[in-house]
Amino acid sequence: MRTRILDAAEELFAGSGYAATPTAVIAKLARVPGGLISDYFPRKIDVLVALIDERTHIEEGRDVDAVPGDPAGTLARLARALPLRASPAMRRILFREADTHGSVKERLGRLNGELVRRARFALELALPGARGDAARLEVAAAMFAAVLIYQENLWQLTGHRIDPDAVAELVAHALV
Amino acid sequence: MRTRILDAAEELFAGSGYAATPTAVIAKLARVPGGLISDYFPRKIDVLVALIDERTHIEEGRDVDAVPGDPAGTLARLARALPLRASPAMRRILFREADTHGSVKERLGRLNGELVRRARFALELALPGARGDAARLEVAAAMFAAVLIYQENLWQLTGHRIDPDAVAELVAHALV
Amino acid sequence: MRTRILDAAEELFAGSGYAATPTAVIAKLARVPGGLISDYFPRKIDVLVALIDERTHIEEGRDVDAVPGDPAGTLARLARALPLRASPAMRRILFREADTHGSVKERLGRLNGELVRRARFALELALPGARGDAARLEVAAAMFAAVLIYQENLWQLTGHRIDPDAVAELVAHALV
Amino acid sequence: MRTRILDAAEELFAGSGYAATPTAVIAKLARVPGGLISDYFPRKIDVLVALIDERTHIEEGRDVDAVPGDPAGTLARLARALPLRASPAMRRILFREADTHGSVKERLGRLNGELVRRARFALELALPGARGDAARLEVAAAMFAAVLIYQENLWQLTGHRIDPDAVAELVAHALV
DNA sequence: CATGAATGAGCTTTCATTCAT
DNA sequence: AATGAATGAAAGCTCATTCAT
Repeated sequence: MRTRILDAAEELFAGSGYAATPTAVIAKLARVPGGLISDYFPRKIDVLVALIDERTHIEEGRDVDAVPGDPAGTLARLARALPLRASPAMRRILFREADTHGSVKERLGRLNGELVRRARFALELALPGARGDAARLEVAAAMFAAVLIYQENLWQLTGHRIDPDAVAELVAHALV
Repeated sequence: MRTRILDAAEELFAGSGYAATPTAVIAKLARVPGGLISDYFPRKIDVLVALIDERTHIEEGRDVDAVPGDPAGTLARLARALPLRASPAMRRILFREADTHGSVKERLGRLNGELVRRARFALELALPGARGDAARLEVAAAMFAAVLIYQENLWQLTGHRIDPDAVAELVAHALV
Repeated sequence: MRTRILDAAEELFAGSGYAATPTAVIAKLARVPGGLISDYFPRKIDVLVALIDERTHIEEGRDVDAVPGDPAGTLARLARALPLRASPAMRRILFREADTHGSVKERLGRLNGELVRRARFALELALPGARGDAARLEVAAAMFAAVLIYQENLWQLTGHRIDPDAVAELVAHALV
Repeated sequence: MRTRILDAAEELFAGSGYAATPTAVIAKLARVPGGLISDYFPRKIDVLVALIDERTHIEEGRDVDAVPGDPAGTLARLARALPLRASPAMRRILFREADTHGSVKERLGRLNGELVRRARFALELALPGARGDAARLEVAAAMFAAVLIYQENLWQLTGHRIDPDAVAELVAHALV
C-alpha cells in the first residue's frame, strides 16, 4: 500500500508538480482509499519528503576511478553518470520542487556538493603535476558540477542536451 | 493599482512561490480590494504571465564587446552580466516557476539561447585563429551558458557563488 | 442613454435570463459606462421593473369586435392578437421571469385576466341566445386564454405552434 | 446525505428559484457541510439535473382508459391527473426552470408531447365515428394539453384554477 | 451628467484532513 | 489495517454597487 502510494505520487508530482496534485488523485492512481494516505503520511508534504528520502540517493564517498595523466577520461566517467540514484521521474521532482520543502533543497545541495567533491578529487588524482593551482581546480570542479546538473535540468525543460564527454574533455583541457 | 498588484505579486511569488501565494494575500500586501486583481488579471496565472512579460527582458542581439586575442577577457565581460534585465526577485521567479506556465519556460529558454549565441559569437571573434573547431566551440558556449545560469540559480538556493571571471578564464583556456 | 440601457437589457434578459446577465454586460452592449446604470436604476431589479412597466402594455377595456351569431370568427380575431403590446423579446421576458419579481407576475396575471375578460365578453355578444350557461362560458373563456398564453410560451420553448383560428373555431364550437 | 441535499434543493429551488439559491443555503437546510454538495454534484447545475432526472417522471405509453361514445368522461380521466409523477415542488421547478438547463426543457417538452399523444389517442378511441377529421382532432389534443399544463403553471403563479372536468367536457363537446 | 476605477460581499468549487465503521 | 463518506477552511473568481473626478 505504502509503495503504491509513493509510486503514484512519484508519477504525478513529476508530471504536474506537487502543488497541482491533489491527494485524492494520488489515491485514485494508487487505487487506495483516500483516507489511507493520511494514515501513512499525516500531511501531504510528508509524501514528498518520503519520496526524496527514500527514492533519491546521493552516492557519497565512493572512490573515484581516476587515471593519472588522463583527466579528460577521468572526468568523462564522472560525467556519464551523476552520483545520483534516482528514476527520471525523481530527478524531475528533485529539480522542480527544490523550493517546496527544505528536504528537497538539501538533497539537491548534497548532489551538487558531492559532484564538486568528486570532480576536485578526480582532477587532483588525474593531474599529479598540479599544473593548475588549487583555486583554478576548485573553479573547474564547481563548473563541471554546474554544467552537469543544469544540463540535466535544462534537458527536462527544453529537450536540449550537451555531450558529457565533450564537457569532460573541455574542462580537462582547461587545466592542462 | 496595477503596479501595486504586480509589485506585491513579485515579492510574494519570489518568496513563497506562485502556487503557495493566494490572491487574497497579494491583495492585502498591495492594499487593494480583493476583487480588483480579477479586474486587471482575469485569472491568477495572468499575474505571473504579466510579470514575466513586463519585468524580465532578455537583451537580444546586442553586439558583443570582443577583443581578438583575448577570449578570457571577452568572456569575462559576458559573464559579469547575464543579458537579463530583471530584479533579483524576478530572477528567482524566472528560475523557480519554469514549470508553472509556458511563458516562463519560454523566457528561460530564450535566456539560455541568447547566452549561448553570445558566447559562441564572442569566442569566434576572440579566437580568430579558430584554434578550436566549430563543435568544440559550440560545446564551450553551451557550457558557459549553463554554468552562468545554473550558478545564478544555485546561488539563490544555496548562497554559494562562483567567480564569473574564473569561469571565463577557464572556458577561454580550454579552447586555446 | 436610458433608452440604450433598456434596449440592451431587453435583448440580454430575453436571451440569457435576468439572473445570468451581469450589469456590466448590459453596460457594454449599451455602450454606456458601468456606473451609469446605477444612476438611472439604483438596483439591478429596477431595470427589469422598468422594462415591464414601460415595454409591456396590456390593452385593457378596448371594445371587442364581436359579431352576433359568429362566435368562431369573433374569437379568431381575438386569438390572432393577444391584447399585449410587447416585442417578442419582451414577451419572452414576461413569461420567463414571472418568478423573478412581483411586477412581472402581476403583468402576466393582468394579461391572463384581460384575455379571459375579453373572451367572455366576446362570447356573450356572439352567442346572444346564451346557449351555454354562464359557468360553461366562463370555463371556455379561461380555456381560450390559457391555450393562447401557453402556446406563445411553448412556442418560444419548443418552436411548436397551434393555429389560433383552429383554436377559436374549436372553442366556439364547444359552446354551440 | 445525497437525499437530504436533494430534498433541500427541491424545497429551495421551488421557493426562490435555482439562480437565487446559493449552494451554501442548500447545505445549511440539508444540514450537511458545504463541501459535500460538490462531492455528490460536481457543479451546482448537476443538482438541478439530478432533481429533474430522478424526481420528475413522465408516464409514457400507458394505455388510455377510453370509453367509446364517452369522450368527455375519457378526457376527464386524463385531465384529473397529468401523466407526471412529481411533487408540487418539483412541478414548480419543472415549469419555472425550463430555461435554466436543457434537461428541464426536454422534460417539459416530453410532458407536453405525452399529453398530446394521450389526448389524441383517447379521442380517437372515444369518438369511433370520427366525427371530427384528423386535423381538428389534433388541434383539440394540443389545446387540451396546453390548457392542462398552463393551468397547473398559472395555478402556481396566481392561485387560480380551472375545473379539469369542465375542460374535458368542453373539448369533447367541440368535436361532436 | 458622465466616467470607469474601486470596493467588498458573496458565490461556486477545491481539497487536505478527520472519523465512524 | 482499511475504507470512503464527512468536514470545513480557504481558494479563485464574479458582480452589484459606490465614488472620486
